[in-house]
Amino acid sequence: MLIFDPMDNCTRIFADSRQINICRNVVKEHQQAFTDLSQVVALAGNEVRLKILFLLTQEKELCPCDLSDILDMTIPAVSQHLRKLKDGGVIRSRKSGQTVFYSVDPSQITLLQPFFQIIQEPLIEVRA
Amino acid sequence: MLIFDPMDNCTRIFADSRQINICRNVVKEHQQAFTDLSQVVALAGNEVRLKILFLLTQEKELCPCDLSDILDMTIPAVSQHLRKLKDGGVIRSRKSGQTVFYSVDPSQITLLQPFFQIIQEPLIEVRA
DNA sequence: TAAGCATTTAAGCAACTGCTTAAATATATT
DNA sequence: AATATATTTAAGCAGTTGCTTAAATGCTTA
Repeated sequence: MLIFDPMDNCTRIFADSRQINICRNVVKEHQQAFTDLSQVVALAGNEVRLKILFLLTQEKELCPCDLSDILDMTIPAVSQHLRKLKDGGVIRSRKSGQTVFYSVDPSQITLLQPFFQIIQEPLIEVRA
Repeated sequence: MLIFDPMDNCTRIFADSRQINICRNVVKEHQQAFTDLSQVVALAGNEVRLKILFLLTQEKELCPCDLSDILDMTIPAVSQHLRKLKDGGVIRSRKSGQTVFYSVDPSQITLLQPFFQIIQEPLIEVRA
């Protein structure tokens, strides 16, 4: 009787077990970078948050209320996105009176720039 | 009696309603680009898929079985990620016998490159 | 054509996401 | 102090995600 074992590797011809091992090591070596980066990229992968990051880049800083107006969303909804971005280290905040101004954390601009170049261009094909 | 209306805009001093309107228009103008881009970025925002994209970039092409070995995951789990990436137009596939080779769609390399530069660098701070 | 291998598909599910509404907090104004 | 304003927090929830396991598909070779 054959028991299902999904971790059984296939016995393909092309497999280069030495190269496979090199890859395993590279992935292991950069494990933390993959975790950190995917977390930031996942934050930017939400349409609302991508817009927020774009707007903060363009306008230097904005408050939750501005963003609520621009994006036509409730303030709590915006605020929760801002919190995630802040927790992820993608944006900063500055308080002035009862207004809180958010801006992109300078250390993240390099990562985000390529996205906004794509946005700004006259719609080059994003999907092949 | 005051009814809760979260869409009520605040009456802040700093608000520049002209500038707010410009922003609204920019967002509306690029709406499709935001939708398309966020979809692709969301795909890359999953740690497993980010690794897959990285590996495909490095190795030119890999089959689900290779990736299963490298990432130490079941083949169905890998296959489901590959399908999402394929559906999103981020990767391509080529069939050779019973083996399917996946590779990054050339049109997406520009977008992905900045990620992998970060991965490859000796861990510059991803989060501030 | 039967058996084996690589891959895909599908059902089931626990965990996560992002919204809504309501209430709380913090600052400003009267 | 009382009221108003800007923001945050929290509970509740519908929808989505990503895994597991099992079964199906598709190609290859005996």
